[in-house]
Amino acid sequence: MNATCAPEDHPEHEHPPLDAEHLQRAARMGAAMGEPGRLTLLALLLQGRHCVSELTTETGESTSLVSQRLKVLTDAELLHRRREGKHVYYSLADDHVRILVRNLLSHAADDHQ
Amino acid sequence: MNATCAPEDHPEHEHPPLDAEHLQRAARMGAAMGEPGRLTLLALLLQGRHCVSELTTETGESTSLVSQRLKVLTDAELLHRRREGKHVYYSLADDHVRILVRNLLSHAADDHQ
DNA sequence: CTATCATTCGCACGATCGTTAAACTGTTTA
DNA sequence: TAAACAGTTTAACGATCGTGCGAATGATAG
Repeated sequence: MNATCAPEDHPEHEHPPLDAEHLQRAARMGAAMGEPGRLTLLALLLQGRHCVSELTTETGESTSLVSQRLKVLTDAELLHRRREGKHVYYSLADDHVRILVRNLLSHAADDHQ
Repeated sequence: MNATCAPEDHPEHEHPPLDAEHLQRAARMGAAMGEPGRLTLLALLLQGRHCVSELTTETGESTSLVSQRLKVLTDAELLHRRREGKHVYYSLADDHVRILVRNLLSHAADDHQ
């Protein structure tokens, strides 16, 4: 009758965050990273800040599209934005994000057997 | 006239993977993590393997929905699937994924200054 | 065959992507 | 200062994709 599957697998490991708000934020970050176009921008920004026009020429995409993608990434709190004269420079928000992006890309590069 | 923005920002840092295939795979992983429902499952699996019915009762969602989400996560190579009698047990694919999920959740928990 | 656990299918709804064009912001020139 | 311009952002639209629900289908044990 009782259908519990693995009774010994129920420690109260209160890891970090199972509350809705943090989950929402984490999901937003994941979703932002979850598109090749945006991930390409993140990969480029891994090697330092870039302005929109730079990213435009490096990716071959239209300025509008690049800007839109940067907005999604910024709203997800992955990027930092700074205006400097005519240009707007974007860079990864912090080291935590750097690690996150690096891990995602490097894991995908593995053949993970 | 010439509108190059930051001429000194062009080192050939060939980090890891900017080729389309890896990018695609990384993006798929990101997208899979990019939804609260699926991220909840990943968080639960962070503390050990679970079968579908366990996850169903723990999340309060329908079996169908949980199974669908698990499929997305498995297709993204984030989960490992193992049948054991009537039950199907899911667990995080490897330590790399564990780190990835942990980082994503913990970064979202930070107030990121 | 029946009961249980899990996956898949078809459909409706909403979200997201990329294009085009218009609007906006700050810089330069006169 | 105003006008012209380069760089960036936003709005609107069609097309595509993803989500979640319920019903039908698979798989496994007794």
